Amino acid sequence: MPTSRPYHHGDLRAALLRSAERTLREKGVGALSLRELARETGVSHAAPGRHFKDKQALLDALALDGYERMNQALAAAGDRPGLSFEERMTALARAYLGFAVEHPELLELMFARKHHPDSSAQLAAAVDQSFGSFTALIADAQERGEIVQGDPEHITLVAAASLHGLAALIASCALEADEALAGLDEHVRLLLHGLRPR
Amino acid sequence: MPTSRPYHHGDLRAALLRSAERTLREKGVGALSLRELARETGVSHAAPGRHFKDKQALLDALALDGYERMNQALAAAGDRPGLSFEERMTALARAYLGFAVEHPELLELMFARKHHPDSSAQLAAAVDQSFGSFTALIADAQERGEIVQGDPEHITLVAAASLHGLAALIASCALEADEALAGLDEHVRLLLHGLRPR
DNA sequence: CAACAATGCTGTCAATGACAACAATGGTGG
DNA sequence: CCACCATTGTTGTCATTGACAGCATTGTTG
Repeated sequence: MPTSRPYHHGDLRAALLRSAERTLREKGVGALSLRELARETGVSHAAPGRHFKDKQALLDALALDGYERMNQALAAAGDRPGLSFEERMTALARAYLGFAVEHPELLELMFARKHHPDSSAQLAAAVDQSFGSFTALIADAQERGEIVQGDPEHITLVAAASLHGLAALIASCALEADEALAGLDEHVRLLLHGLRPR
Repeated sequence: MPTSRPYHHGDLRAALLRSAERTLREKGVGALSLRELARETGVSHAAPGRHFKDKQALLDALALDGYERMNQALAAAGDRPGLSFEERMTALARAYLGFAVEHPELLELMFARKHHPDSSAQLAAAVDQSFGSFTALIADAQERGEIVQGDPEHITLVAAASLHGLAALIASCALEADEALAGLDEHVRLLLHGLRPR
């Protein structure tokens, strides 16, 4: 009987992650249940336990996956040596906020403060890599004399926190995505030139 | 028997909120259970349902309470007409980040994107009030010519998003609280003067 | 003082996460 | 080729939880 599913799924872990991200996107993290996930994937209620020790382990895996995709987008957006600092920063900002707009629930998971001790190391590394995209740009711009001198880490924090704040506001529905994207160029310009009158 | 609790608690709602915020602070939102809450407060497992239609309703009430306290702190910090813009903004930033450092889990609840339709109006108003503290400062500084002209809402967004980003990073353990607080003055200065070399 | 609304209680239900014990599968060394 | 064994699914079970229904108690108001 070829119609019957084989005992071994083949790549259950990936299938679970795919299904989980789908429900995360469509119904939010609150609607994520391991058992429901198993049902959708056509396996028994305990099968997910073989691949994710915990529900939290699944959420951590989702978050890590999100970071990997986001970091890829950030790296691609930041790697434009020919452009000016303002242009590159705007591109980076657009990439980050674009991700936030498309995956707000996932972003919320990535921000979440509760991780398994196991995953937290990997997640911390992923966060560092995200910051790295910004730090690289900042350091490069400092070498070119395009921006102020000083501890690159600290300057990165100013730029990254500003964008992170916008992303968080979007993710928490406190800010319209269109509005944020429309004002992005001006936002970066204000960051660069400061609030002081000129 | 005067030792027996009276049938009516007196102010169960407030007691539940107090207890809930305690466990929120100590064990995180994941450990919040209506039944456990009822046990701690010494009432039956269904009693909380009289005051909070839902678990989400309780969380919304917690968030709203958080906003009220935070907005009070923000309003107090921003109301210093004698100081310069930089000083006032720094005071406001210190108040906001101080709240974030002391109540990271509560802040996470306040940011959360899932609210009951009922509460969401109140919460939106609370968010508006938070923004209001910043907008008032920005508009005032514009009148005094201390900062650049332009749409006050948009300029507020730059300043507020920057601090919100720091708060979110602290709440998600991606940034050490000490580090953020130590660099706050410099952070505000960079916002004011921009990243451009000078 | 007699309705009556507000508030609390007991009982119950389905859903869930977690775990234990068991079964099928597939690879590997003898 | 096959016996072992780790991997991966399965069934069964349990305590906890959120939600609801129905009843009890209290205090208020006409």
